[in-house]
Amino acid sequence: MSEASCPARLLSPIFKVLAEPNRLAILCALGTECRPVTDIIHATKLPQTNVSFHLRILREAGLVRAERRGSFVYYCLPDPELLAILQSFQAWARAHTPMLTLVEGDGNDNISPTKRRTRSCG
Amino acid sequence: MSEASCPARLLSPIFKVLAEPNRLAILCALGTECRPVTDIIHATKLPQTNVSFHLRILREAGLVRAERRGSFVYYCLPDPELLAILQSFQAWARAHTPMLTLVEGDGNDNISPTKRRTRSCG
DNA sequence: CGTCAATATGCGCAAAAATACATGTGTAAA
DNA sequence: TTTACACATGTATTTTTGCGCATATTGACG
Repeated sequence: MSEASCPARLLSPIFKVLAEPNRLAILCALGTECRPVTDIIHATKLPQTNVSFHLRILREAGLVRAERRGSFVYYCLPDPELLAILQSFQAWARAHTPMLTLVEGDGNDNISPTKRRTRSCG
Repeated sequence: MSEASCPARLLSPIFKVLAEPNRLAILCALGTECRPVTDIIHATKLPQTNVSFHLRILREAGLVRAERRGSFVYYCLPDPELLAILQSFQAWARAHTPMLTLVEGDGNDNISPTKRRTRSCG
C-alpha cells in the first residue's frame, strides 16, 4: 500500500486544473453544450486572452475538447459525467465545510489542535 | 444560471487544497483511521515541518480533524465518504485522461485547436 | 522544575502560477 | 489581397504557494 493505490499522482494534476475559479466557471459556462469562445467570454466576463489561457490548460488536461467550425472554435466537455461528479463533490462540500460564505461558523474549524482533548475518534 | 448554480466559488478552495500531491498522500496515508503525526511522517517520508504545514491547511479546509491524545495528536478524516469520492474521481480520471505516466498517447491531447476541423460535436 | 519527545509556527527563499498587454495566426468576406 | 473578426501565444510582472530552517509550545516523565 505504498503509493500504487494512492490517487495522489493521478489526481493531483486534475485537481490543480480544477482549483482555478475561472476555470471552473468556464466549465460551468459550457455545461453540457458546445459553445464558441466568444460565448464563454461573455458568460464569464473575463478578458479574451485570459479565457484562451485557461482554455488551453483545460484542453491539455483533457477536461474540454476543441473543434473548429468555420472561423469559430467550439469548446465542449468530453463527457457530461464530469459535471455530475463536480455536483456530487459540491454536495459533499456543502455538507462538510462550514467555511463558506456563511457569516460565521462554530469556531471548530480554526482551533489549534494543541488546545483540545475531545477524544471521540478512537 | 449566473453563478448561483455554479460550484466555482464553492469547490475551488477545496480543489486547491487537494491539488497538492503531498496533501493527497497524507489523506491516503490516513485512510479511514486516525493516526498520529509521526505515523504520517513515516508513511509519507516527508519532513516533520512539511507534514505539519500541510496538516494545517487540510485542517483549516475541514478535510481532516485533529484530536490530542496524551502527547500525540491524532488526525483523521471527518467523513470516510471523502475517500470514496476521491476514488470515483480517480476512476473517471483513469478513463478520460491518457495524460498519465503512460509512455505516450495518441497525440490528440496536445494539438492546437487551430489545426483541426474534425467536426464531430455539432 | 528540568528535560525530552511530539507538534506547531514564523520567516526567508525559490518555484510556480495567474494576469495583462502586445502580437501572431487563421478564417471569412469585401 | 486587404480588411475584419475569432482565437492563440509569448513575455513581463505580480501574486501565490511550497519548502526548509530555526524556534516556540505542549505534554509526559524523572
